Amino acid sequence: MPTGVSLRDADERLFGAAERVLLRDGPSGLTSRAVTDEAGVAKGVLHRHFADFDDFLAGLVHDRAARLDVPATALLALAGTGTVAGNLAVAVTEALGPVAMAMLALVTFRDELRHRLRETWPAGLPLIAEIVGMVRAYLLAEQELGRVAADADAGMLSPMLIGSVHLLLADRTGEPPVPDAVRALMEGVLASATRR
Amino acid sequence: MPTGVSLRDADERLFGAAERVLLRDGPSGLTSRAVTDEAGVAKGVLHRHFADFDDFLAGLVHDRAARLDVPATALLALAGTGTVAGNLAVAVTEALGPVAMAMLALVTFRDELRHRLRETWPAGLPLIAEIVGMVRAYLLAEQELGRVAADADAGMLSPMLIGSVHLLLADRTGEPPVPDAVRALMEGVLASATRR
Amino acid sequence: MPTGVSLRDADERLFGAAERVLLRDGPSGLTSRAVTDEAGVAKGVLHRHFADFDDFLAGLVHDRAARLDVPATALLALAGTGTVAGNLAVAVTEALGPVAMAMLALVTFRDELRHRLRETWPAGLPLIAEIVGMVRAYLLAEQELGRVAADADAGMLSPMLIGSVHLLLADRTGEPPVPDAVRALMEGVLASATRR
Amino acid sequence: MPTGVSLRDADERLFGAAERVLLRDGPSGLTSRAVTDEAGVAKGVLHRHFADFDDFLAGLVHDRAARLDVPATALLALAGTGTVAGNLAVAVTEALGPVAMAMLALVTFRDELRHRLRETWPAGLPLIAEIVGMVRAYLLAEQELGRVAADADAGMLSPMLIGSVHLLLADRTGEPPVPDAVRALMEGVLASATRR
DNA sequence: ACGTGCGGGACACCCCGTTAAT
DNA sequence: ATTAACGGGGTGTCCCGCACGT
Repeated sequence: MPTGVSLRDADERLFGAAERVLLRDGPSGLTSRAVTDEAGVAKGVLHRHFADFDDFLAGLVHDRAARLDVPATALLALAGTGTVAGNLAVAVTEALGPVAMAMLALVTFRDELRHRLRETWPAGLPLIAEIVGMVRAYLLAEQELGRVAADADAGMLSPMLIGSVHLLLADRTGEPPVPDAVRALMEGVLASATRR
Repeated sequence: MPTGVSLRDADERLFGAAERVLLRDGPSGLTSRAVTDEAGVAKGVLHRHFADFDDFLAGLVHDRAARLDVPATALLALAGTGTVAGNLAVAVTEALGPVAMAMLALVTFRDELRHRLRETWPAGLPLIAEIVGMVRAYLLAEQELGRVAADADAGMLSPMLIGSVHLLLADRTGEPPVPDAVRALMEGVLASATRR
Repeated sequence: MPTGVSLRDADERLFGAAERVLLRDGPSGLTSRAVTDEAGVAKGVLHRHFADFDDFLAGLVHDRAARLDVPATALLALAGTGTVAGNLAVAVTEALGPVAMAMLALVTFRDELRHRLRETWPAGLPLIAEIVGMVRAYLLAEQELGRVAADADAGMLSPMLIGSVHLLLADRTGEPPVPDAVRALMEGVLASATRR
Repeated sequence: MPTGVSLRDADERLFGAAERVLLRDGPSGLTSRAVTDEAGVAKGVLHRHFADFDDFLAGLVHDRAARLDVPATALLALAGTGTVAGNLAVAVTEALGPVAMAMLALVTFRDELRHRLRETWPAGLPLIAEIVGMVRAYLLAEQELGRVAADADAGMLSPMLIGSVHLLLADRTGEPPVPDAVRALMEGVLASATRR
């Protein structure tokens, strides 16, 4: 059965498997065995590509964070179209999907993982920092377009916005998420910011 | 040596021990063994007073949440004194202390615990809901006193405020918390809400 | 299923199980799991009573060696009865049974075990030293009775005798041992020693 | 690529590497990986030349045994020179060097290996049989020269002698071997055999 | 009712012998 | 011939829950 072929995309496969496990079993179900089993890969593969399990998790978070630039640029491209609240609601809901939420739970639960990420992370909570940045960039763009009040403080609005949505999503019970609630929240935040 | 003497305050002792463990070892260190060891109590004691470990954790969260009414009334009593942002900063920083943050990490990590709390909790995230309510009540009181803009939406401001602080505190690395940052955040939120 | 009762004879049960495993699967089959499974005992029991597996093995060898005093005194009691070669053949064959041989293989194979035993063992190979001592004591007793040549050097004959038998038994292939071969060897050795 | 590297050369390299590993790490350190790493060749090379690892080990023992004919003829050539005990001490000490002892530990520990060698080996323990034969031939030669008692039983003395030395060497703790002890043992055995 | 130790399972990490693809 | 994966196993550790004996 051994396939001597190098799994060039071993990282990708393992990351993908880990996300599926997170979706299916939640953060507490994400064990090294669950990952390799889900990936259909030998146990040793994970330890060949990563120093230990926490190292793998750190890589997973990094990978996920890096991939956030795609929705970030997509959101930026939407500046001027649709509605600000709507654009934000869709983008943030997607960025803070179940997988990302599970990863955040993982990071806040596993001290060792958090400390390891601390060493290589610029600042802020791993995934949250990226999403906050994404929102800030978008808000600034809309501000230039005049769709957000000129005196709104994007640097303050962004974490508030993400913090609110994060709490909203953390309250999920497995039921389908409610983008409408997110949109309403966005509108409320923006209303207070765009109020004359 | 078995004493046979009933630990009438077993719950209290276990809860206190659990909080000390959370402070010392973080959420991932909170195991049933750690709790009983810290409490200086036999392992079986926990199992005699609670159906299982998740049941104990649920009780712990409930206990902690119930005790939040003390700072809630204290905060309410401060209405009209000091500054709104200052009062909020102190109260929220204390309410979202390391122990509460660790409990939140626990709840978001342990699916079983979250589902169990779901059944007995009115609504929202266990501890967060109480804190949000506390803030809302205070904001309404200040609104009546005219120290918060009459058109501010306390129902929307409160979760935003707590969401922001939660993210800020979740980013901690063990260093002493920064109440100043919380106060600044409060001021920012309130400023946007009190703007004409 | 858990029986909270302390296994007072945990050591004995584990040692007995280890010997059965050695008989059935040979030295290479003696793993910690095999021992606990064979003993019908939880895995943790072994590690509760011994620091690690090598520590358990050292205890096993010690226990086995300590029990050799029974056949030693029994052999000594036979002095003057039967034939010298016959008495020796029976005693040595029994002392160097399959279990003892497997333990010797274990000791010579596992460097860590050998070094650990080295620290607590008076001198010589763990089990061999005891058996050699047993033979020497018996030969001296027979010498006093005049059934062994007065000028025979028991201190030299004993290791020679055990060395020969050890090699003979090490050559086993699983077939029933041949006490006759041992007896013949004994007679040869004694003949050379009792020759005038 | 036609490298011209002969198959037998690979065997030699692997065998040499295995012996170095045995010297350095003992019998328990002799794994297929350790061999190929030490030889500086790929893992697959071993399995290209041998059916499996036990097959390689069998080949190793065979190779080592076959090379024993050199010291055997050398010892035989010493008949009549020096002292009998001295000649034997040197030859046996060398033949039962650390590598040979480690191989014997390997054979007695690995049941599968022992059974495999059983099928292709004339009789007796793989290396021991050769060494015993070497001693016997030498003793017979000395007997013809009159330096060993005519009524000495070389067929019985040889295994006794090797058995004794084997035990003596098995007791090693890594310290430099003691040829003097071997020589004393030889003298003792021969004395008992040449006694009138 | 408490103190203690076991049951049983899981986990991380590691190593081994082996084989398929490059 | 080289490489890396593979499946299996082993060890030590933990954890939760439980049933004894005190």
